[in-house]
Amino acid sequence: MAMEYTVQKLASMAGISSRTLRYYDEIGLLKPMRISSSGYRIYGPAEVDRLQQILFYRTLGVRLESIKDILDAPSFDALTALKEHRQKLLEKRQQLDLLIANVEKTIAAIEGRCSMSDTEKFRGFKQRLIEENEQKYGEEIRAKYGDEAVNQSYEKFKNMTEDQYREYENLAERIIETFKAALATGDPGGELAQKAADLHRQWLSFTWSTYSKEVHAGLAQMYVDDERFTAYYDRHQPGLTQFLRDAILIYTGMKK
Amino acid sequence: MAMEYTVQKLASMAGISSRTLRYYDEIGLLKPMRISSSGYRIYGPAEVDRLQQILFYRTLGVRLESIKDILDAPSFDALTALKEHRQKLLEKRQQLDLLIANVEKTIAAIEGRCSMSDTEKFRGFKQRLIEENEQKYGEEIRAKYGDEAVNQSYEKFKNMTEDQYREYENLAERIIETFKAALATGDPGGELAQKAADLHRQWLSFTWSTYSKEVHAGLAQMYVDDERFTAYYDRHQPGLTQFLRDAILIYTGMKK
DNA sequence: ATTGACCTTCTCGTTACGTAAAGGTTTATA
DNA sequence: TATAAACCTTTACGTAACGAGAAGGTCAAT
Repeated sequence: MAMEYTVQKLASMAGISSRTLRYYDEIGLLKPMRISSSGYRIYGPAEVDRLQQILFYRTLGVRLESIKDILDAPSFDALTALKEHRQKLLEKRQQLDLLIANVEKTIAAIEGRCSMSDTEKFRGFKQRLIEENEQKYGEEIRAKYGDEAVNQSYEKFKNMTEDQYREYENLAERIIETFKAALATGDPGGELAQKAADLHRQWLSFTWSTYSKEVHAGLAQMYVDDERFTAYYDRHQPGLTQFLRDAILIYTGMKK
Repeated sequence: MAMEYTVQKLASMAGISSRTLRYYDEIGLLKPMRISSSGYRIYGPAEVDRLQQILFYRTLGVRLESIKDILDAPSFDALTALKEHRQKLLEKRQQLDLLIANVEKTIAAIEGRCSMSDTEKFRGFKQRLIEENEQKYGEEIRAKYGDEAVNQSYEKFKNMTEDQYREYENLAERIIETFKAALATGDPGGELAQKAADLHRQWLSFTWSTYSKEVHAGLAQMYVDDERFTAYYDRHQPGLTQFLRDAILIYTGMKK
C-alpha cells in the first residue's frame, strides 16, 4: 500500500523491463515522481496511470514520440482517449478475425477443399495500409472504402456454399420486388420501403462481416453516384435507385 | 493470370513495401524465382506462398532469422504449421479481449463507477508473465499432475472474465481468512477448518477442469513440501500451511 | 562485515526496415 | 521517334526501441 515503486517493482508489475523504464525516463516519456537521496527512481500513482496509458498506446503500435505528444497535449483527455482506444482495439480484433479466417481458408485450400486467389492469400495482413489511408484521407475516404468493401464482398461471395448462394439470390429478388412495391406508394419512409431497407440490411450481412449504419448509408449513396449500380437498379424500374437510397438513409437514421 | 510478379506488384498485393522484399532477398529469406534479363526480380507462385507463410509468422512477432530457420527446416510442414498459427492467433485474440475488458474497466473507473488496484491496471499486458510463470512453476506441477491438467488450467484462466477473476481473487482471500480463524480453534477436523477446505476446493475448481480428491490431497501435501508455498501461506500466519494440509487431508478423507 | 540483490550511468549492438542518391529499363504518349 | 513517367537496380547511411554488458554505488539481512 506504499503506492511508491522502484524501477524493478513497477516494471515487473507492468510486465516490462527496468531498462524500458529507464529509456522512457531518458526520452522524457515517463519521468519518475522523484529521485531518492541515493539516486534511485521513485514512481508514484500518477506515473502508474501514465504508464498504463503509454502501454495502451504501445499495443496499438503508436511510436513513443507520438505517445509523448498525445499525452502531453493540453487538450488530452484520458476518458475520450480511452474510448478511442476501445474502438481501435475492437478494430484490431476484427482484423485478427480476418486473419484467422484467412488461416482457416488456407488450411482448407491445402486440404483441397477449395482454392485461393493470390490476392486472397494476403487478406488480413493489410492493416498498415488501412491505417495509412485513414490518416491520409480521413473522412474523405468513405467512397473508396466502400469500393474496397464491395471488392471484398465479391470475394466472399465466391466462397459461399450452394445453399447460401441460392438464399442470397432469393433475398436479392425479394428486395427488388419489395422496393418496386414501395416505390408505387411513393413514400421512402413508409412501412413497405422500410421493410425493403431492412431486407437490404440482411442481404448486406450476408457478405459483410460487420454491419454499420454509416457504411450502409454510404453504400446507398454510392448506388446513386455510381452509374453501374444506377443502371442495375433502374433497369428494373426507373427512379428506383434514388428511392432506394432515400429509404436506406431514413432507415439508418441519416435523414428524417 | 500471368502468375509472375515484379517487386512492386507483389509488394502492393501483400501490403508491404518493395524495400521489404529486397531486404528479404538480401537476407535470403525470400529469393525471387528468377532474375529478368534486365536484372529485375521476378516472383512466381511458390514465392507468393512462401511470402504468405512469412507474413503469418511475422504477425506473431517471430524474428525473420527464426522464420527462415522454420521454413527451411526439412521437417517443416505447412499444414501443421498453419494449425499452430490458428491456435496462436486465437490466443492472441483472447489476450486482446482481456485488454479490451481492461480498457472498459478503466473507463468505468474514471467515470467513478468502480476503483482499480495498481496491479489490475496492467492486466492484459502481461502475456510475458504467464510465460514466466509457466517456466517457474509449470515444470513441477506438470511433473506431478501431468501436462493436461496444467494446460487446461491455463486455458481456463485465460478464459475468465474480469468478474470471474475478481471472484477468484476474492475467494482466495476468504480462504486465508477462514483458515486463520480455524487455526485459532486448533482443530483441523472442526467445522470451520472443513468449511475452509471446501472453499479451497471451490477455488481449485475455478482453474482446474476436473476435481479429484487425490489431486486435492496431493496439492495440499505439496504446499508443505514446497517452500515457496510454505512461505506464502505462513506469511499470513506461522503454521498455517501444515494446518491447511491437515484440514484438506481430512476433508478429502485421506486421514481421519 | 560481508553477501546478494538491488540501483546507477555509459556504451555498444541489434532488428527490420525507411529514405535518399545515382543510374538503367519499360511503357505510354505526343 | 523522342521524351517523359513510372518502373527497376545497387549502395549506403539513418532510425526506433530497446537488450546486454561493464563498472560501480546502495540497501537489508545474516
